[in-house]
Amino acid sequence: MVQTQILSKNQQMVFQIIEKAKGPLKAYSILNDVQKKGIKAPLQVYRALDKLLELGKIHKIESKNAFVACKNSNCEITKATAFSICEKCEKVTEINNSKLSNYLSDFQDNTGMKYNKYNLEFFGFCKKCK
Amino acid sequence: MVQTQILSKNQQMVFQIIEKAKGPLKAYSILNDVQKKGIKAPLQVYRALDKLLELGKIHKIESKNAFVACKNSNCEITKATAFSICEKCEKVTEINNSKLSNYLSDFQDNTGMKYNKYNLEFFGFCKKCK
DNA sequence: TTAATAAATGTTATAATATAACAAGCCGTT
DNA sequence: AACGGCTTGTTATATTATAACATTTATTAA
Ligand SMILES: [Zn+2]
Ligand SMILES: [Zn+2]
Ligand SMILES: [Zn+2]
Ligand SMILES: [Zn+2]
Repeated sequence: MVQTQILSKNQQMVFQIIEKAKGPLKAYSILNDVQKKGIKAPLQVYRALDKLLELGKIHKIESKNAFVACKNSNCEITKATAFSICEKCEKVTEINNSKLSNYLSDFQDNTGMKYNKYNLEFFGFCKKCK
Repeated sequence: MVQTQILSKNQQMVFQIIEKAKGPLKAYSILNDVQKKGIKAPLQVYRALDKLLELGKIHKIESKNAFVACKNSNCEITKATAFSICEKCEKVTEINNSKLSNYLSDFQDNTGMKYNKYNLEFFGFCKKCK
């Protein structure tokens, strides 16, 4: 059977909110939004978030415990992510730079470890804030 | 006056525990340890952690909400950190690779943003686990 | 079609992580 | 002694995330 990979009802609700947002959203702020539409409990939000992360539709900004929609159709399955984060206005942008991603995906250190995933967060001031 | 930059009592207690640990420690596990030695409340641990982070004596592994001692005397003030994390045994190693750190410190994207800090976390399987 | 299986939902309770607010102590400087 | 800055102590609370269990809905396969 053809896998249409349609999101479930809750997954869709949560995704749409994240997608429309101007910046990263926290789980409980998402919860607050979707409570108008039927979802009652944190767990329902977290389950949707987990699934969306797994699908690579969203990413978690670890330093903020917040979630953004993937703006980068080719970073499947959330294996290689890089973000730029303004420390003043909190603006977050997903970096799409093939040189950087190639460099990091090919990175090898001397510990004999084989990497299959990375997450990079840059901090600074955006054009407006500097 | 000459700033000897000696750690305070609580800061020292917390730092010693993190330094001796084999892996990253969570705040409440640190609390559990130091409760034998007088510290009673989470806040006392978090305050020490904040200070140690600020001094660059420890780093936070954001994906784990856990703390490790800096193994890298030259990464002052926690401005540029990179870690390798084993997804099986949870071993965490601070990466000390000047090519990588130069590459990242010099990185510029097309958004006009000037970066002054980054954190990179690599995931994979260590030598023992792969 | 129907039974089996897997995925998603609903619900209540609770765990784990982190900060607010306020009072008091210590220590070097003036 | 008095001031200022930093550190500590304490209680309460906010924020983030998961456990456990029951039920429902969707997919697969006989
Ligand atoms: Zn992405
Ligand atoms: Zn900004
Ligand atoms: Zn370091
Ligand atoms: Zn390992």
